[in-house]
Amino acid sequence: MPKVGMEPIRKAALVKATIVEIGQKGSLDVTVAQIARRAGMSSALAHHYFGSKEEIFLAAMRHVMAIYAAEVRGGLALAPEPKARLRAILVASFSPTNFRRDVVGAWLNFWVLAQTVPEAKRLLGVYYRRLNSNLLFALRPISGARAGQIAAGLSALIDGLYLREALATGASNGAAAVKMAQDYVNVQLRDLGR
Amino acid sequence: MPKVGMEPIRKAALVKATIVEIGQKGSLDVTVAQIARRAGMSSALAHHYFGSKEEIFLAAMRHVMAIYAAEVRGGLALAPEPKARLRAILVASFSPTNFRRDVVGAWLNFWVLAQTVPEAKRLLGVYYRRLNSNLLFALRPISGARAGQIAAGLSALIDGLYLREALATGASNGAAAVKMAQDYVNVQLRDLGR
DNA sequence: TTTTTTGTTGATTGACGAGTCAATAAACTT
DNA sequence: AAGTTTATTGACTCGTCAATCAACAAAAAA
Repeated sequence: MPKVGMEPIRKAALVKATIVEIGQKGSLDVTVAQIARRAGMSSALAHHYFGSKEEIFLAAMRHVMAIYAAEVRGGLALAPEPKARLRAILVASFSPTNFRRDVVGAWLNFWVLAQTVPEAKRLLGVYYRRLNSNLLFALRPISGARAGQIAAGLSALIDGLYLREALATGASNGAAAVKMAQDYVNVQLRDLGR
Repeated sequence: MPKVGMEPIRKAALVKATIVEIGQKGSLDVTVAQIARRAGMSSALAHHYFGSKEEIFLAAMRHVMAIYAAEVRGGLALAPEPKARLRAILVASFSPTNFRRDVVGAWLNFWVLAQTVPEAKRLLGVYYRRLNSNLLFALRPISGARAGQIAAGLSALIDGLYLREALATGASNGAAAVKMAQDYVNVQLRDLGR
């Protein structure tokens, strides 16, 4: 019973299913059939809409990054002060939406994907540049020449915390991660006055 | 022309080849045949000695971790002072042996492996506990109650720097990584005197 | 109403790859 | 010398999976 206008719906369902499947399984070794099944359709249809498995992965990756970017923008829009801006970035980074176990698992696997698939690498590059630019914009007014160094450290720390989350066994804890990152910032800023 | 006593030689060759292959290819999607070929033998022989692909991966992982652990021990043995001990850990972590592109690539893939394979997860747990205990031992005398927090941050930062290295395009730069991590420690320690 | 476009799937193809096996041979043991 | 253990591989099995295809159905356009 085909209704028209299914394409975006199907694509969205596949993207969502891909993230869940990769995150849950903890590996890129998910079959198109599994993804399609979770999204409630046949694997043939998945191929029909995306053409290839790789395209499905890339679409999922774009989606994860888009959500994150949107959340950061949202937080930033309400935060005029440098320190509040920093805080907004951290909060978004470890928000319940982005810092969910399966999403983090997906991130880990996308990192791996970026090692082989040029488009994945490109995408990740865009993300890093944006993050860096956001951090610098917030840091420069309050840390001057040290901003670059602090931003680099902070963004590596954020990645590290993500990695830890992907590997952790217990319950997900975004608040602790924010605290850790915020602590890094606080200490660095305090240190500026020698 | 079989000589006797080949087993350890073959196994070592396979382990080495596995790391190179995974690191270079940037993916766990390496075939036993590829690994065996790089190690100069047939895939049948690889199976003969290791039984399964997973065992080969685990052996490679153990090897990477053993090298790292040895290097840390070596550095620590010559460093009695807390600060020197910290430095030794950092230097070993980013030494040319461990911080090589293909090794780091292998690490990234082992992290993924740890998500699915229990033994890989266990191994990684051992590594993290040891690192943490080393950091704490060095930090406690100089940072007291804050030691736990600082150690956690530092080890996440180290992971983050590894991740960055795996994803980076340019030449590998261990010195910069050490500097970054050392900076984190310095700032944290200086902050203790409010 | 015929035609075209869009949605949908079961069945099939074709490739690839882990693991097994039978066979061969050198080296040790008795 | 006969027997056993260790080393080694080419060929094969068996499963899996991405991708394609043929066919069918409903909506939209003509």
